[in-house]
Amino acid sequence: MPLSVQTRREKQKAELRSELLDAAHKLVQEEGYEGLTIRKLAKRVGYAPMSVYSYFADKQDILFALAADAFETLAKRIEDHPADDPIEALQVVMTEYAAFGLGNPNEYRTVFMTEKVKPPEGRTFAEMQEGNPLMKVLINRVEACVAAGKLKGDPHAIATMLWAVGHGTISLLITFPFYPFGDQQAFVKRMCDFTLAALATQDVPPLTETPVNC
Amino acid sequence: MPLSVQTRREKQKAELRSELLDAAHKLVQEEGYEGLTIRKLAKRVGYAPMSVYSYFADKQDILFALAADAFETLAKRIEDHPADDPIEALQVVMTEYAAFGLGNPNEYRTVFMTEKVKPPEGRTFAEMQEGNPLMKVLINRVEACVAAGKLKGDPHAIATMLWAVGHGTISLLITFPFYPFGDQQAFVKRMCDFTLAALATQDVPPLTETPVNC
DNA sequence: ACGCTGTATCGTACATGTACGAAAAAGATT
DNA sequence: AATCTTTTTCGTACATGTACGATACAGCGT
Repeated sequence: MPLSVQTRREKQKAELRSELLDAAHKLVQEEGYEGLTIRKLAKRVGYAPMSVYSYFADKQDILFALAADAFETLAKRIEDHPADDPIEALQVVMTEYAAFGLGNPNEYRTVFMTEKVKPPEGRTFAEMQEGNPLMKVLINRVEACVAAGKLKGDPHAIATMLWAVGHGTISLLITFPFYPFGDQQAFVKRMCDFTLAALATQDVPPLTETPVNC
Repeated sequence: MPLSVQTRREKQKAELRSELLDAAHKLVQEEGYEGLTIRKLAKRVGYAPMSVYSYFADKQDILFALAADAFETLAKRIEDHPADDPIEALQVVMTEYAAFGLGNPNEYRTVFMTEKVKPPEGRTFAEMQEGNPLMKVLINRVEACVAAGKLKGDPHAIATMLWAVGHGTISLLITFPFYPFGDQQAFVKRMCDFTLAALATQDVPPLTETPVNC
C-alpha cells in the first residue's frame, strides 16, 4: 500500500520533530538543562527560532518530550528487572523510581513538579496511564501482589497511595537536599518498607468516585 | 538608648523592603501570580526596576517572602486550633496543611516545589526549622504524641515521614488535578489515617546520620 | 501552465528577568 | 566645610520565550 500524500507529510513532520528532539537532547547533554534555548535549538537544526513552534507548542512541550523519553527508558529498565516475589517486584519499582528521580532531577521536575495546563481531552485516567508507562508497570505489579494475596484491596487505590508516598519522598529529597534526611538511599528504603508493611495489614477500599474537582 | 545610625539605616531598609512586599502582595491579589513583574512592582513604589534588587536577590526571593508570610499565618491558625487528643492534634496539622496547599497552590509551589539554590550557611537543620514554622509545630505535636505514648520512636524521624507523605499527597493533587484521586478531601484523609495508623504500630528509629549528600 | 488554497516558515517586535557599571546620595574623616 | 569612601539608586543592555502577521511554498483543480 503506497503512502498517501497526507501520510507522507505527516511522516516528514514527525521526522523533523524527532530531529529537533535529538538536537535538544544533545544540547542538554552538552550545556545542561539551562543551555537549551529555542534560539540555540533552532540554529542547531538550521531553522528560524519561530519555526520550532510548528512542532512544539512551547518550550515546556520540548522538555516534556525529552523527559518522557527518559521515563520510558526507566519503565523498560524496571520491566526487565528480575523479581521472584511480587512484593519484591514492587520494591524494585519504588527503588528504581527513586534512583531515577535522584539521578535525573530535571526530568523528574518537568514531569511531576511543573505547572500543568493540559486539560485532557479524552478519558483522563486512561491518558494518565498511556502518558506514563510507569503507572502501568506499577499497577501491574500491584495487581500481581493482590493476586498473590500479599496485598488486599483495590489495585488502583493501592498504586495511587504508593505513588503519593514515593513522590513525596523523592520530591522532598530533590527540593531539600540539605535537610537532614540522613542517607538518601536509607530514607527511600525506609519509606518504601514502611508503606508496604502498612499496606500488608490493611484492606484498601477503592477511591471515591466523586468527579474530579478543578 | 538611642538608635545607632547603623540601626536606623537598617530599619529604613527593612521598611522599604516591607513596602515592596506589600506592593507585591497587592499586585498578586489584583492581577494574579503572573501579574507580578519586577517592572510593575518598581513602578508601584516609584522606584526604578533595578532598585528592587537592593532589597531582594531576585524575583524568587520576593515570591518566597510572600509565601513565607502565608505559611506563617497557616502555622498560627494551626496552633490556635483546639485539640484534646495528641493524635487529633496531629491530624489537624495534616488537614490544615493540605487545605492550605490546595487553596494556595502558588505559595505551596514556590516554597516546596521550586529549585533551591540556597546553600544554608549555618546549621542546616536549625535553619530548616526557623525557616518553616510549620515544621516546628509538627515536631512539637509529634513529641506530644510520643510523650503520651500514642507514637513510638524518634520525633524528628516521625515528623519527616509525615512530611513526606503529606507533601506527596498534596503536591500530586496540585500537579495532577485531573488524575482520578476521587474526592480530594477524602484522599487526603485516607493518606493521613493510613500513615498515622501505620505509625501507631511501629517504633520509628532515628534517621541515619550520614552527612548530607548533595 | 496557471492561479488558488492551506500550511510551513520565519522576520519583527515585545515583555521579562537581570548583569553591569555609572551616577548620585549618604556617611565618615580630616 | 571639604574631601574621601561606601552604599543606594538606576540607565542601559542583553538573552530569552513567544505573539503576530507576512511570506514562501506545496499540492490541488482548471
